[in-house]
Parts: sequence; C-alpha cells; structure tokens
Amino acid sequence: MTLPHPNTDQISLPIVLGVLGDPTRLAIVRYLASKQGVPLNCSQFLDLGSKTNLSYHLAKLREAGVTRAEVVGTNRMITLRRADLDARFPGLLDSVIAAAGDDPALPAVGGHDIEIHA
Amino acid sequence: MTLPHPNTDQISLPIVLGVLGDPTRLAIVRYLASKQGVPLNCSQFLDLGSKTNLSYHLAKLREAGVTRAEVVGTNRMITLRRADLDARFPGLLDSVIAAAGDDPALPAVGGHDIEIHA
DNA sequence: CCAATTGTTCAATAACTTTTGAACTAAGGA
DNA sequence: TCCTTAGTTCAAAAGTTATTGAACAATTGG
Repeated sequence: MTLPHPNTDQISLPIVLGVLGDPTRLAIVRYLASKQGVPLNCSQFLDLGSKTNLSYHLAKLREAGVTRAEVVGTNRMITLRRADLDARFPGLLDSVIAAAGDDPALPAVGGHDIEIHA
Repeated sequence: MTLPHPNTDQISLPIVLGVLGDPTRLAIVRYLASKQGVPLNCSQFLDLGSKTNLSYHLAKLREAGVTRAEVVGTNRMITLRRADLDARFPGLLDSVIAAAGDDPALPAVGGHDIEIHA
C-alpha cells in the first residue's frame, strides 16, 4: 500500500508554485517545516479544514512532489520532500518557508500533541 | 493615467505564488528577468498568447505586485518589481527565476526587436 | 468478532480562472 | 482630421479548483 509520488526530476515548477499558492497548503508546508522533518499524520492539520478537505489538499501536495506520505497502519505519515525540492529548485523552499514564517494572514495549526495509533 | 499597484508591504505570498503558478505568467517573468530591468511593452509577449489574453495575465502580475506597468504614450512599459519582491520575500524571485531558467516545458518568447511608438 | 480510528472516494455544488471575439479608448503620425 | 497602433473592457463560454456530506475501506485494540 504505497501511494504514488513523482520522481524528483518529474517535479514541475509551475505545478509546485500553483500548489503553494493556496493559504491552506502553505500553512501545511509551514507547519511541516516547523516540525523539522518529524512526520505528521493528517489529523494533526484538522485546524486547517475538514478531514475530507485536508485529504484533498494533502493529495495535491503529494502529487506535486512537495510532500511524501508513507502508510503506517491506518495513518499516513507526512513529511516535506526537502532534499528533493532543494535538489530540483535550489533555495526555493527555504525562501517560501522564510516568507511564510512571519505572515499573520496565513492560517495556522494549533499544535496539539496527538497519540498516533499504529 | 497611472495604473493601480500594491505597495510593497501589501504583496501577499500566496497570491504571488498562485500568480507564478501559471506557465504563461512564469514565462513572462522569466523573459522580463532575462532583459535585466529593461522595460518591455505588452506586444513583446505576443508569442505567449493573444493580445487580450496577455492583457489579462499582465494585469494579474501587476495586481499581485510582481510587475510594474508605466504608461508611456499608448504603451505600457513593464518591469519586474525585483527590489520590492526581494525586500518582501528575500531570495524567492531569484530561486524562481533560476528554477524557470532551464525548464524546457515552459513556453518561451521569441525575442523580436520591436520599435516602440511613444 | 466488534467497535473505534484514520483516512479515502464519490458525486454534487459553488466558486474561481482562463480564453475568446467584438467593441472600445487614448495617443501619435501623416 | 483621419488612420494606425497599443492596449483595455466586457460578456460569454469553457475549464478547473475547492468544499461538503455520505458512504466506504483498512487497520487496530478490546
């Protein structure tokens, strides 16, 4: 049960930019970045939208090559594809995250501690 | 006859990313960047679409704060708002332009020399 | 086995974006 | 003044994206 991800060389600049041009998805990426590589499951983003809606946005991020989702039990553990994005578009992710870092107009995740059932 | 532009501090990250997430607009930005600050008029982008369609895309770029348009006679001279974007989102524009620089999937402008009627 | 948890899929709808042609404005040159 | 050039605006059509709720699948714990 592995989910489809583009290879690094298949990641497209306009698609990545388009995907990041949505406040909810930008907030997801910012929160993932703030967690420094620690994988998160979907439920930890529920502040940003309904379960169905997050499933949609997380699929967009994964299909664009921005995130990786690994199936662990009933959870999908999500990480940023930092190294892959840096290799393909040097500096892009860092500048986006830095720019998003201090934007009060973006939605934010509360940051509850959640036990993962795996 | 000046056109509306956002102030530097009004430029929004998700809006800029969304606007750049379109191959035509990314090609416009890339071509402007390749011209190193030399202003271009709309007609010089006609390789990328119809006159009406370019008017639409150039308005999007201007309203997002990515470009500046100055009215000179019947022309709109268009430049990248490099300094403003660098001030607001350091490194972002450079990494986008670098990433777009070698993308054969993006449309391109021929680069005809055109006399400007002003 | 049963119930709870995690997340997906589907269909519907609403909202937005892109593209087009026709009509228009405004300035410049003959 | 009349014609051309440069670009906008408008309304329509087409296409895409976001959001929702109901139903579903898969796994885990009791």
